[in-house]
Amino acid sequence: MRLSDVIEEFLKELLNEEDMIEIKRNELAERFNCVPSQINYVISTRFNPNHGYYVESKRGGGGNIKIKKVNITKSDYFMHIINNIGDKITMNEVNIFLNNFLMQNLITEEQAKIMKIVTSDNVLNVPPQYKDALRASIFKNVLINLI
Amino acid sequence: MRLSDVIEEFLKELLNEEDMIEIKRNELAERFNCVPSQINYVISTRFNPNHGYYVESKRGGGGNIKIKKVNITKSDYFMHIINNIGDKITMNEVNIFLNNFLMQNLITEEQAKIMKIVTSDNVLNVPPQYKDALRASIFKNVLINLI
DNA sequence: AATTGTTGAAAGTCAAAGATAGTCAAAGTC
DNA sequence: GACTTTGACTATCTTTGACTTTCAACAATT
Repeated sequence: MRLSDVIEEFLKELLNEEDMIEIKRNELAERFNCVPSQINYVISTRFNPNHGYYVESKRGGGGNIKIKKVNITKSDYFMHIINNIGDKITMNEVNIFLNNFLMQNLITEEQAKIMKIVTSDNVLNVPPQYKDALRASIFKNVLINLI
Repeated sequence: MRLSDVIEEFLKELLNEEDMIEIKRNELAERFNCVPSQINYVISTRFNPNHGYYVESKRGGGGNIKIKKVNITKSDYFMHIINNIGDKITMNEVNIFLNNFLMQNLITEEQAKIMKIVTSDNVLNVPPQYKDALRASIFKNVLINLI
């Protein structure tokens, strides 16, 4: 399993207990034996506002990173996401979304499964230059209908 | 015996033990002393939905290929349909299938709804010449996973 | 007391390097 | 002729590290 996934899981576990957590980037990096900037990578790919999290941080002495779970209604949330997904989206991004939706109980396992299939590179057998736009179209359209 | 057949057999052996296996393309290639892309060849010729398998993969650090076996005994009907859908299928044909499935209570309304969306012409924003093949791929892959 | 450096302790950025997998067409084999 | 094998090239995701920015605390200056 990838380190980024491990760190993501660790943070989500913490977020299961509390709506807001506070971490020290360097401590976390040390715990997982990685460079500090990897924490930034994890946060930016898995905990941005599109994924239902609000992040704020402070540098300097006593600095830290706070991650807050945002709870808005499902339809607002999906609308927000639909509006913020551009014309294209990668498979990885979709999967991160789906995992977050599942975590937050916004969709069922069954729905996630189907969505994963119909947005996967293997299934979308069109020339590569069309894939990300096609995926965005499919993903958004399904989301709209889940509202 | 052809190398591809050997690799196929090897994978099927693994799939006898478990319904889902996870492989590293490069490791496998090394084990069989072939170029990595041969693994792709084997997978695409022997482990597609027509053969009762669903495949997904991820690139990058820690990437892998997952192959899932579908339990055919439970699903002769879908398998039969998958095998009889050619490389292409129109939106109309899909809808007829879906209605039939619903009638026979083989899928839920929810599933039908998503499938209808992800196979509709509007959503599949690729040049027309790709549509029917794309739709066939999506439809088959979802079906195999509904089994 | 208020203001202005100074310093060290965080966190942020970004691009390069690394690690996988995918594609496609040419060459080979039966 | 159909199927298989090979390899060069591409695409995608992760990890790493050098460099930058910001902040808090403290010291020095007025």
